Amino acid sequence: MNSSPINPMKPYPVEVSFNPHGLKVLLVDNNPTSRFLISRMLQSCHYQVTPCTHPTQALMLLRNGEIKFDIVITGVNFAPEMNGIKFLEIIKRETDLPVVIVSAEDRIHIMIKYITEGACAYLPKPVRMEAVRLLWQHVARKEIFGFKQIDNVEDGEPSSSRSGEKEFCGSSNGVRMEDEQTKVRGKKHRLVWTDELHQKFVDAVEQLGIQNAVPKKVLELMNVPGLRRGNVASHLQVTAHMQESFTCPNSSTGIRIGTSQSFNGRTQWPVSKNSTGYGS
DNA sequence: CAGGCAATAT
DNA sequence: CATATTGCCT
Repeated sequence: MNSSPINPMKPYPVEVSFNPHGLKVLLVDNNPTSRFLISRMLQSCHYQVTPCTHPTQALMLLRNGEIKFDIVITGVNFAPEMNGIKFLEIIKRETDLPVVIVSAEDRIHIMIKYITEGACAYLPKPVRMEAVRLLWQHVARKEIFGFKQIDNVEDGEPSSSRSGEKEFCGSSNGVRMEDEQTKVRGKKHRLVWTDELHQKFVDAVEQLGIQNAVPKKVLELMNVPGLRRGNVASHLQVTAHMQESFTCPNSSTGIRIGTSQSFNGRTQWPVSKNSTGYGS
């Protein structure tokens, strides 16, 4: 009597102690009026709102982690340097937060593009109170299913419940953002250590000196958005293992990580240089 | 909490 | 099969 499963067919272990009250919302909108309005609506729904005007601010807030946001609500009209899709990409890459797009643009194909990129909802302006009130659902969904709603079907391999996510095609060095015709092909959820990325890694390790090359430091030095400590730790492990395979144990300080020709020859790392200007 | 390492997963 | 991710232990 107490438990009311979301879906009788699929008993998820969530005893819904979920409480929409006070959910932390990051609101990004550079239109003062719109921002104010939406902010008011959110507040009157008892959400805890943090309004900001530009993606750069938003990213700072998200990355610094001081506030544990539950959901991001964002507009799409930002300065020439940034656009909604691009911003969405970054958020999806760096966080697992549900992202709701708010825009006056209501043409289906545009909306589809956002949804395809991982937005969990698209609210055409003017935003109705009704919609705002129900926003908690997206957070709840994430809580219940553990991760994203995006499900990748690649090569007929259905992604299981908890993985489809991040990564997006990005040219390694020349950041070409196709504004209108972004291709949504080539999603992989595994980080790929391209030569370029590996090089950054090597540089960082060299700078630190192999003895001080711990994941955290290396990560900081590499300064690659979206790269996580675990990634570096893992890579550190792999490269270390490589070294001991064919390096004379005599050289204590000579790191030999970039091997002649033996690393991976792939090229598929989604991080596009500095999409926004995360300078530091 | 962070780092190493081993077990999984893709 | 290679290697990236997760988990466990220190």
